[in-house]
Amino acid sequence: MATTAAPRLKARPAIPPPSRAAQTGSITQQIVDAVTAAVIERRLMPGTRLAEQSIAEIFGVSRTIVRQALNQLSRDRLVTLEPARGASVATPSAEEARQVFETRAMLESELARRLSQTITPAQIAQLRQHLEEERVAIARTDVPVRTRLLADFHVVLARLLGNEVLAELLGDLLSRSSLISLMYQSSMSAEQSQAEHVAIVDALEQRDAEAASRLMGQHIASVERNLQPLSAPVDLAAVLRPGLQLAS
Amino acid sequence: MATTAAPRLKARPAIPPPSRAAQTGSITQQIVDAVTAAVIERRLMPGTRLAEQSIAEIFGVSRTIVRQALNQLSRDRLVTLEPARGASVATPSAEEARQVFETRAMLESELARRLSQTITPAQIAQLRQHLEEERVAIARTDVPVRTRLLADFHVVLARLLGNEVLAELLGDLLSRSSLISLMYQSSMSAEQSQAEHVAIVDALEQRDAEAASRLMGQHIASVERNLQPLSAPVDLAAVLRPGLQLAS
DNA sequence: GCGCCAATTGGTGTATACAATCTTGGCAAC
DNA sequence: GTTGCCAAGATTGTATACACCAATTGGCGC
Repeated sequence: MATTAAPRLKARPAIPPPSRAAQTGSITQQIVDAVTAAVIERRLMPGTRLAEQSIAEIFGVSRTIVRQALNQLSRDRLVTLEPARGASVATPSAEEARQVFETRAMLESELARRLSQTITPAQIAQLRQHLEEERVAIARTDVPVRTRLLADFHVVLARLLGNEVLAELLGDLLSRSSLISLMYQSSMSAEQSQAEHVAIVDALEQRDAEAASRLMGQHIASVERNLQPLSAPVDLAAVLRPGLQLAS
Repeated sequence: MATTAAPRLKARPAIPPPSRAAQTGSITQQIVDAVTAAVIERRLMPGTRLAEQSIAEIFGVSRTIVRQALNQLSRDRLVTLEPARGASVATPSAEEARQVFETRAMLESELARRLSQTITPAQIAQLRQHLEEERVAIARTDVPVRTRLLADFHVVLARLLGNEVLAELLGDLLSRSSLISLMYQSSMSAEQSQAEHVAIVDALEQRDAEAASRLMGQHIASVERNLQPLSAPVDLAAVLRPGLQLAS
């Protein structure tokens, strides 16, 4: 019965594996990219069990390969690997969410500050191009692409600083952020996120280091603030009340 | 024939997992920790080939386990994994070194700033304790322990902020820093590093956010500045000697 | 009827075997 | 004497088989 929900894992990374160990177009890496993309684009829900055999059959490889991929994903904190229990899409705790966003705020506010001092007109143009792509995806309500572009914005900034190490680090944090946003039902509108991105680029263009840094910090705080607490009792009550009338 | 000419891989765990998720006392994790410790403590030189069979025999496990460990180490950028060529201790480029230190400076200067606002007397005492251990190790010229303690100082700071995500991130960066320092023959004296650590703790104790942040930035810059440029001819020589194997 | 215990079953953890690829040594030709 | 090529050895990449652990379900006792 697994086949009904699982067939389409073929998604392409869209952004060529930034600089990750993409040295090999190996099958293992393909699986990692596929699962990563599926999580980031919200096609795999937190808690979903990832049985090795199922994935192995989907990709037509042995469990050995799948295991390698799951190990890598575990290192990225996108899946949890319980001993003798198997793999499942990670369910980050509220505390972990806080720490991820705090770390991002620390890193990215400083990133914005430094970038505003080195940015070139050509780089500004590149950012404008990215913002335009975001706008189009939002207008189309293309959720997977929209989600990916909104996350990639931050990685692009890191790469503009000429720091690939930072870009990779941020890529990991953003994957986790996407998972967190998915799990905690972010109420943040894509329009607001995009508007804040525009404001950040504006500040960068004016080489206003403090404004760029401040806006970035506010942007990340804004995303975090829009996460729903996800309280279990509410879910329970909703299930237990038989006469509950839900908007039809 | 293998047993007599036992490879020079010391492979003693020696030190329990410093900060890494040692969630499982699994053999795989033991190997990862052993190699990590060996690299950080300068017992494994960059470029050293790590044959799977040799390591497997040392630990008395099959190549499967060793391969898993090498994959994890590859993710940490401590070893490079060339397809069909095998694993070897990573040889970070000068550019990568620059990026690692830049990222650390960005992250840790902000870390110092924030920590100075939340630090407690008990935490200060813990830091003083750590500084004392550093001093003892330096006095004893215990290079492995000294190196590890000087690196752990930074991870301890991250953990004092109550941010495990940040601590892990920093742990990765510090492993790479150690490898870089080793490869580029850091001329920085341990005494100077330790003195700068003391200065940072002093600033934290006085809750002087700006001083702490500035001192941290200077400390990291100081470490980076003391790296030997490792001029081109040296690179060439290293490239031309494929079988480079050093063991202390 | 309810709760506890045990055997079964599915899935992961590890090891071994085989195939593909790279390295190395020697040999022949220029 | 050097250079290019070829074959043998070695090492990695993948697949398959087996062992162990955990969850589940059926049966038994209370």
